[in-house]
Amino acid sequence: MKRKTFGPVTSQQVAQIAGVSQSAVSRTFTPGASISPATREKVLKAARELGYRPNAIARSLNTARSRIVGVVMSYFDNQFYPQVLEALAQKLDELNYHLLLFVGDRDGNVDRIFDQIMQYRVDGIVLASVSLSIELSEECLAAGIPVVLFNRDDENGIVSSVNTDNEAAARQIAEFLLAGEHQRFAYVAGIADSSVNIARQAGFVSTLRSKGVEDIRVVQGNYDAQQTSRAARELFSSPQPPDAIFAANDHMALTVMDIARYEFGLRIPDDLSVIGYDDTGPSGWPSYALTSASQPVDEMVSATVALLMKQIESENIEPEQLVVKGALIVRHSARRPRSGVIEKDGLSLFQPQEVE
Amino acid sequence: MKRKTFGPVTSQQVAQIAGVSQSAVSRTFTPGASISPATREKVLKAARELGYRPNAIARSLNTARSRIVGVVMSYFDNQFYPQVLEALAQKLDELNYHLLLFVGDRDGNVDRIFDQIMQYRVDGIVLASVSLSIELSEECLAAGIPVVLFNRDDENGIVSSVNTDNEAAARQIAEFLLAGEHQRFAYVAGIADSSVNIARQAGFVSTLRSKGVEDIRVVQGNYDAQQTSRAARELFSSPQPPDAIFAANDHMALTVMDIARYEFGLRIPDDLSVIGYDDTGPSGWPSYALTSASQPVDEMVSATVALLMKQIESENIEPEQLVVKGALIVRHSARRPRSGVIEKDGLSLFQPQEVE
DNA sequence: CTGAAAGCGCTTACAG
DNA sequence: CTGAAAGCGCTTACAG
Repeated sequence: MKRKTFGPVTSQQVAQIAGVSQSAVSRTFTPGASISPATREKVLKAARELGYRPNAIARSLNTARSRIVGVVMSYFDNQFYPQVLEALAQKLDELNYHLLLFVGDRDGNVDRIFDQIMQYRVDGIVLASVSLSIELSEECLAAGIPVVLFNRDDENGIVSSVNTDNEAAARQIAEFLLAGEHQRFAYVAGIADSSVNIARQAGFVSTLRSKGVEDIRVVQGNYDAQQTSRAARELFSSPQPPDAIFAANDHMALTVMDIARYEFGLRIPDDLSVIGYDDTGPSGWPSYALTSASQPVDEMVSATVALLMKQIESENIEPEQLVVKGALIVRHSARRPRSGVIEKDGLSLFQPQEVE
Repeated sequence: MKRKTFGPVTSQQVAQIAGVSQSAVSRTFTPGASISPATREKVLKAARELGYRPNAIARSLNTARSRIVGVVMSYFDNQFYPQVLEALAQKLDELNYHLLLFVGDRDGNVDRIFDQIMQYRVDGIVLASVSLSIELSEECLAAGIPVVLFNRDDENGIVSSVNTDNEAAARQIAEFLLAGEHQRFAYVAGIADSSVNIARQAGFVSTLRSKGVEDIRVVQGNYDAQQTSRAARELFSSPQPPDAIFAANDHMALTVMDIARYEFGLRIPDDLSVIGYDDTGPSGWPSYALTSASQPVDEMVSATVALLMKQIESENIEPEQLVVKGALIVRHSARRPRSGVIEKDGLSLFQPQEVE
């Protein structure tokens, strides 16, 4: 078998120059390994000379730990996800883990991607805006690979998840709009069978119903700008258009606002109130000033990474469903109720049941 | 040495069940390898039973090809970059390559990240909004790892790059604003020593100067929303505020627009024209309708991937500086000149020198 | 077409 | 603390 003599420097070459064994080189680059300062110095000197870097791939093969976390993500046009990705990459990096990125098909088919992820023997998997079939969940469990669903629930309870309390937040949004004395409600739904959509829709609609509201329309935005535009036009073209809209995420809420203002000449919040979910970047821009239920990216990501690490290190995968606390951030896209809005850390929040 | 008996299935185990050699298993999963249909079937059957997936890490060690491309990216709040990332991940995936993501420090220090990337023996590197020291460039060259700077130039000419023609586009923007009969100009600069900022500033300022314009202010936005806000306030608070602003990217341009409208009550484009660079998502939203020099993400990414693949496969790293053609997309954030704006594919473009 | 075997670049028990 | 050696899970010349 021919072997090329150039290419990246190996520990063997360093050993030769340093006049020590290859094991000594390895130990020098293994934190906590038993090596004398003198040997260590010799090795480091030779390594520096040759420009040696340990081969992480070879190390992985030995340790059965790749220090790679596979991440599947979609919806990059919804700023929530890039923000999550940035935070994830940074937090993993701090722990000396690395992030192998996969873009999910919008049709939610993860099988092909999954195969790729598994081939790289990742130590953990984060699925953002993707759900996992029972078969694949069980395969991960069997293989000992922790999986965290980010912003999606696992209805089977096999893998872990990190979410905000979608249903509670949606209930609060309904109460906020009711307190603002709105009359005609609409919900712009995300993909119908996504867990967060189900929870948000249920919380919103059930709360309105329980207060005797009958005028509730549901249209499908499906987390897509085009479809949301169409849905919004449909709403605003109807004889009695809604005066209060909750969109299942900010990205759709912003689209609804633009259609309302620029195609139908509606004033926000005078003619129409709009509320979103995520509290992502553009929602805070003055052009929108969107009132929105927050999903605290840093906390959610920290929880995700902590969970992953715990499971990787313990080699014991006990699925956990984590819920991170969000808040209803009140800005100017929705008429404010007379009471219940408080100021905190420079933000306005809706906290009606706050008792002193 | 103890070896655990559980964990991922190995080719050895498949071989045993299938009643063939381990080599036969390997060949079954190596496209183009010499294997009889009968053996192949036996192997596939056993593999299916056991849930076998080839170990990409082990394969990498043999082939000296990880099929991983390292990507360093920052500025996730500027939608241009998430869009680039999504396209990159998708295009690489189509070629059965994978994307290891690193978040660049805003201070542009890539050394620590670089060490990580190299340890994973990536087959190629894409640096978005990051530049590379001569030392590291040469190390990559020596190691035979192709590097593409994305949206940054390599002043040393050691590594490749993919850009639009920043200087030409900036000249065109100056001409557009001159043709619109603006009087007082300002440039909101990105990080002063970033190659794209240098080119955009040079093209803009030199063109204005050559036409006798003296009233040109330059303020630093440094690709940062906070700093851009401050810079914008400074401009609008001055006795003779500008009536035409070119911001080095869309993200800063949008911030400038918000400050102008909501803090200073300026009407756009009546009181003020704003132009950006990137033509990224939010620029097309009706609330902004930003006139902007486009950077065609798909073409730039395709060019990047093609370049990378060529260099990986040829094992010959000849640096190339690619320039992708953009256009000045005319919307409503800047007063239009009387002539020079043409319609094409549903977009308005500025093409003054177009001769029939 | 097939199998035995060497080797990829490391880690890590083992014996000293 | 150190080195020789086995082994991680594959690929691939080699000989048949």
